[in-house]
Amino acid sequence: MELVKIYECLCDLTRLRVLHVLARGPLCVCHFQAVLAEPQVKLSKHLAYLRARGLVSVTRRGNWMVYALPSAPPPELRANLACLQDCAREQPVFRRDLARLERLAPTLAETGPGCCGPATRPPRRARTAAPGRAR
Amino acid sequence: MELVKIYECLCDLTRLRVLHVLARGPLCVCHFQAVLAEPQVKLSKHLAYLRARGLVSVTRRGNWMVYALPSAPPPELRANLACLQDCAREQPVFRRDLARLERLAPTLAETGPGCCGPATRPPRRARTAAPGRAR
DNA sequence: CGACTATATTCCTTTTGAGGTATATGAATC
DNA sequence: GATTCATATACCTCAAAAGGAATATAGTCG
Repeated sequence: MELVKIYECLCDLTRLRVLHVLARGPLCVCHFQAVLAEPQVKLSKHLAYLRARGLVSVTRRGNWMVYALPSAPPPELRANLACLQDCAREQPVFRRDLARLERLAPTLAETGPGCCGPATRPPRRARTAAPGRAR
Repeated sequence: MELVKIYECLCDLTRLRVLHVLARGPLCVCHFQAVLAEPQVKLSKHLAYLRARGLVSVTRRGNWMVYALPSAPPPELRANLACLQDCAREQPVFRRDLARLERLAPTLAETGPGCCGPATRPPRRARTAAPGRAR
């Protein structure tokens, strides 16, 4: 893996945060939304970016896409991810993410990384008029 | 120092090579030209970039600008520079740079990092004697 | 002072990426 | 088969940055 490609992935804060929490275990996009408090599009795009460069892997699980760090990362990646963990330890942004991840932990343990438990799902009110219909 | 800023500096190969050789000791721009085999403008601009972000420091020495790693880098920077050294060990580009640096070593030892010894200088026809003395 | 040297800066073009809005896709469920 | 949910993609705009050519600047030497 090219060293520069790795650093290109690391030079965006959102991606750093993604990789940082992924070290704790696989996550799906809706969990990323909860943990990082960022909009879905933004996360999807950054995850696609990381995926295209081989920094994360994906597996579909029903409706959910579960992202994870590669099972056997090349040494340069391993080294840099370790370094990131080390550097992030002190910084508030990353600590906040971890805190929100912890708060999610029970749900995660219960349902696995591939889905959002019913608790996290919106109320689902009876509906008729749906705005933003496609085509 | 902001983590992302560091990675932004690392995500260009030329800058990586600059930082990598700087770990061996301070260098002036003309030595960078010799070691990295890149045009002056390119190096000057990347050095300015690194300087603006505090990854390198400069001191003028006569006509020469001597660049060096900061004397007391913050922990995040220290960690990442170490990581870079580690990762670069295997890669041909970086090894080549080091080889050219070694070849420059005698000159460096003789004249200090602040000037290009007579050996590296163009022939300088007919002129009066011994040019390029730094102070 | 004037020539020269080492390095910096400006201007230009091209590429890349970030973020947002709107829309598409694929699986599940009724 | 139509809805709904989770996620992805397309399109757009804006900013940054890379590389090259030309030129500027700041020292030094004679």
